[in-house]
Amino acid sequence: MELIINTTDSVPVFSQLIDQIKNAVTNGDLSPGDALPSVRQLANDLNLNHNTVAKAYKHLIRDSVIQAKGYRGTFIHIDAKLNCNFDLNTVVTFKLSETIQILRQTGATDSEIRIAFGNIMKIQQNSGE
Amino acid sequence: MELIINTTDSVPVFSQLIDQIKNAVTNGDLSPGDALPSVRQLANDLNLNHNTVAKAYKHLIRDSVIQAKGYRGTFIHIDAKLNCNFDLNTVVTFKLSETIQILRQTGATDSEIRIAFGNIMKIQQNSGE
DNA sequence: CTGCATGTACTAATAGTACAAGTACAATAT
DNA sequence: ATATTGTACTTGTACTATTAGTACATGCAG
Repeated sequence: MELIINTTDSVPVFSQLIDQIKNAVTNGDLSPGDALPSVRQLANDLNLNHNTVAKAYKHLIRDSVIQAKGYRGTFIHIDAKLNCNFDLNTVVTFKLSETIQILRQTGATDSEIRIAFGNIMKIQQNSGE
Repeated sequence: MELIINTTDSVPVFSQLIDQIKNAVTNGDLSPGDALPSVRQLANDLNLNHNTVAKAYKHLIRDSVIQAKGYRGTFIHIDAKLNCNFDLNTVVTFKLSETIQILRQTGATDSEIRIAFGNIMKIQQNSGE
């Protein structure tokens, strides 16, 4: 498995990790049960902070793409391929694009949309993260 | 026309101006052709910076609610009432809330939603702003 | 028990962004 | 000339997200 990280990209590093690991799973480069490098190992290999890797892992765990087994390490989830199938990121982008386009057509300015979005995300916060 | 600005509110001042001017148009307090105070005049009356007022005017011009006639001043647009759907803000908030709720239900984290939103707004930018 | 590796939680530094303010400018009427 | 219109450019501040540094709980190996 080859991970390529571009720290100058506007896409956050932890997101790049998520995307590439998901890709590796769908491509078959990573199979259920396979062990992943530890957060520190991978961080060391890629010259990143281990918390950045941990953040990516955390998200993948939430999506049931990988599974943390405490001191034993982290492994590809049994249903990884299934849970990777629909790329959440793509869905989110698509759905949001759709809505934003409609809002613009009704005459809303970007500023208005941004403000409304910010308020919504601030007021009704999701637990966890 | 009575404008009330609350600088401690989380809603930006220029947005409050936009909302209230649109409100005045839909209520009939301001009619097409009516002259608006100059950016400096209004800023002085409300103890604001003239650029803050200018920003609000800029948005309203973009929405064809008002019309800048250069040195002659700024006036209510002929189709102001039509272009000034006061419910716009409510619609925007409602539509966005709806979409965000769906995305959360599919398992997307706030972080993912924020990133996707930011990218969309950055990439497919509206003119002006 | 000691030492080491695992994931995780908490805090600090940095970068990016939005709002607002200060200044300066082009255009035009008086 | 002077004043007034809207506008452009730059700066300071506050807020947020990302990333990094440190410390901790758990459990294996010797």
